[in-house]
Amino acid sequence: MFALIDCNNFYASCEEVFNPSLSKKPLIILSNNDGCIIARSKKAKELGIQMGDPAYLFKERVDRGEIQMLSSNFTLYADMSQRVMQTLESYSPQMEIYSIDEAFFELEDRSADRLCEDGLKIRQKVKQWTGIPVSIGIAPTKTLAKIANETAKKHPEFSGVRVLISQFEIRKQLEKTEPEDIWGIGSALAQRLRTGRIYTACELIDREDRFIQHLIGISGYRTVLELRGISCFPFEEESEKKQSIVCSRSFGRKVSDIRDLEESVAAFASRGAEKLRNQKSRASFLSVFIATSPFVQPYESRSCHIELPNPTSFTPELIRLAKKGLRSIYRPHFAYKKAGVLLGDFVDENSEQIDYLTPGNENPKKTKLMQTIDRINRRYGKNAVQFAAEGLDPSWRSNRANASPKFTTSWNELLKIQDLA
DNA sequence: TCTGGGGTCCTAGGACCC
DNA sequence: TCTGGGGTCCTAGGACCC
Repeated sequence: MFALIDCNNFYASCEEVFNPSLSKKPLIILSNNDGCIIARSKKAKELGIQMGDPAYLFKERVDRGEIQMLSSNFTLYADMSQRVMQTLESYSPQMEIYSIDEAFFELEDRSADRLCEDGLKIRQKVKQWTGIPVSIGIAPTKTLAKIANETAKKHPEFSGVRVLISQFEIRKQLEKTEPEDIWGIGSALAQRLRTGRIYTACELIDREDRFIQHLIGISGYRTVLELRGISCFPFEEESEKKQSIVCSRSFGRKVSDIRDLEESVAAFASRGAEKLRNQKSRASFLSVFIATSPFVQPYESRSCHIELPNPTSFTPELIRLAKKGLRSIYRPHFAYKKAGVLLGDFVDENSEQIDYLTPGNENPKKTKLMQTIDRINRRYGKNAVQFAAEGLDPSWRSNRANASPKFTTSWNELLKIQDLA
């Protein structure tokens, strides 16, 4: 049995924990650069506001006070996520953290009533300890647990916990489930299914194996097996290391000057190197990309790929290569809107294969330097120490006009119960 | 004027091998 | 006129997820 615990309207809920008055009106949370909507409270969803809608469409209604709008505050969301996960861990350390707001449990096969009872207890505890409402779906496979969870969220009569075990109930539910609402079926595959005259999950599981595989590939076929109750996506407890790391941002304004772009890719390389060291990896390649706005013609987007003779996580080296790569793809007179750095092909810090012909990078002094910088920044906050190449107060930085305080991670931004001033 | 960021897996086609 | 069969590895692009 799998249980999927999923936070309701997670980012919006995080904001409401610290500012309950936000729950009175629809609330939307914006992406980086205040570009588009990435989270909505229940009331905002009821207005029909879609994930990914551009923010400017709602500016008037925000000005009129009908809708509340916040920039994203990922520092807060990440911390709240940790609290939720820790609470869940107190039930069972065997847990798969699937995303910032979701986790799977593996459960023993017990009666539906007992499973439901346990679910309600977990839900109650998370709410009490963190203030975050969650929904729980329990079923024989992950894909079915996802569907159970969705229905728990949608229909209040389940009180936030739905157990989907009996063949009869599963089938009844699948008759009401559209292909797009199945985990792993997106708009493209759903369209393909429609060409095969499949309009519900139930019609999908009743089709021939060969036909399904031909239509939507091996991944789609696995999803169908899961819907039939055959588990194909195993429980994955240990969080594995990332295989690639991307750091990229849209700029707050259009950028044409190569010096600004250099600062930005230096900053992204630096952030990437930090993440790399965090998971004790070194990168064997780095790519850099820059792009103009995809909504304005002509669209210009270029990237380059640089192999590293010796895998490294040493920031100055990665900055140097990022800037070198940038210069090879930069073309003047374009209004760039976005840049990024991708690191990949990782090797473990401790099992490095050294190039016979090139002198190694990782002398102990460099390693020590990076460790020290990381320690200072962990203790005194992001960018307490940084590289000059990243620019001090850069003008290309993303917009973030309406962010809530870092209530839980910064002494200067603690929640004020009453303003004594 | 204004439209995010960070990932994973699969597949088809090209290059190559015997 | 007639030009094999079977395989691996790599990569770019597509599709998906949150």
